[in-house]
Amino acid sequence: MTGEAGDRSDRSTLLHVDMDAFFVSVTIRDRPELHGRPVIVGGGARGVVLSASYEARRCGVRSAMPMTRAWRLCPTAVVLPAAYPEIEASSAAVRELLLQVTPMVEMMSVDEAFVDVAGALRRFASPVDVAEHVRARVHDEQRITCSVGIGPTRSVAKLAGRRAKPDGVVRVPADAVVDFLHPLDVGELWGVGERSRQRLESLGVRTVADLAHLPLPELCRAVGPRAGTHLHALAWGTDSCRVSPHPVSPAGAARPSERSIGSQATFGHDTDDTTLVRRELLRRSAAVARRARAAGLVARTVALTVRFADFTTLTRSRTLADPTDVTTTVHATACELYSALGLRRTRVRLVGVRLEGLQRRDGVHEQLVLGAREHGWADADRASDRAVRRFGRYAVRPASLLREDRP
DNA sequence: TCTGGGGTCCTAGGACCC
DNA sequence: TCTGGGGTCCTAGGACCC
Repeated sequence: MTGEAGDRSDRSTLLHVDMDAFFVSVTIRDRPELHGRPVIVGGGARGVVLSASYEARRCGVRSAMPMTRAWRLCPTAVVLPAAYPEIEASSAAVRELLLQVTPMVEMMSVDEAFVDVAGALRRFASPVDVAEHVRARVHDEQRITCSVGIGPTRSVAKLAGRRAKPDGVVRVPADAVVDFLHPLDVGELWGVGERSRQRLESLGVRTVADLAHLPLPELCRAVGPRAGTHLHALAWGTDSCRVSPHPVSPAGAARPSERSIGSQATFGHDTDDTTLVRRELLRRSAAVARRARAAGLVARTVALTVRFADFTTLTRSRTLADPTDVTTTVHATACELYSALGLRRTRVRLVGVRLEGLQRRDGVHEQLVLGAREHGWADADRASDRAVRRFGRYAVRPASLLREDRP
């Protein structure tokens, strides 16, 4: 499965580079006393596990697990908050390092990337050679480890990478793809979550081989034409092999995708206090509107998310006559959507605001962007943005948030 | 003290237009 | 004039990923 060097005719040139327990590794790399101990990054009384060291995983701790459960499974674990500045710096450095190998780098998140090295094989003996080069540099320069999966398609590379963890390399040559994929549980496929796994199991599909041999029409009837076609391709390892390098902004950061901007927060305690809810909606509205302005975007649609004490969640959205990036407009819309729910004494766990239908601000006429009454508020927003840039994010806050602690 | 916060994409129904 | 079909927009919900 791994490592034959020098085979340049093999189309298996796609690397999936994935940092090992990234949040934990970065957060504790300067704290040697914690090395080898079970460490969990995450927390908050109502939070979940963001990342667990391999020692903590041995107790059964997993990402996205409620902290209460993680604590029960691994009472000796050290729990730390995520060191976001260091995590982001490390992620950017890894990205730079990958770009020195080839421009064909697609960051999927802070801790993983696809890299097509077909064009780099003049300088490297093989894809595995590239992988070892990258791993050595990440280890030497970032003092953390990563694993690399190599395959002819994205999904195969990703699955190979899972086999490589931690701190290893696995390459699946193009002619070994079906033998590699077919014994796997369908739930291991990228895009098959718990619900789809259950649904497929009800069709008698448990392994990828079962899925591959299910007649396509039957599969499409069960999961829809789109998902069916996609799953069929995954099962035969014929999904996309294209890497889309993100355009790079002058600051060097990958430009984030620009489809929506959201902010949500869980209350420390479920609440039925409307004043508290509206105040939180203001905080979320201010956050998303500020991000939109910073990105030069305006939104046509404002969406509200409300999660209740029983964890049921609903969304409501409204498309505005004119796109906006004005905090008060976003907040007013969110509050109207909230009021329209007609809640009385219903305990709320979380609220969130999301901007959708984003467009570039400079592509929209000013009078379409701003109604006459919005101008004053827009000016206030711009003044507030300037103050925040100069004095930090707590420099300017709406009066109703002044004495408030975060939820 | 069960269950975060950032997203993307898909589906499905109804409105509305041609 | 009793009824089609395609396309787009809006809304709500859900699955999934990191």
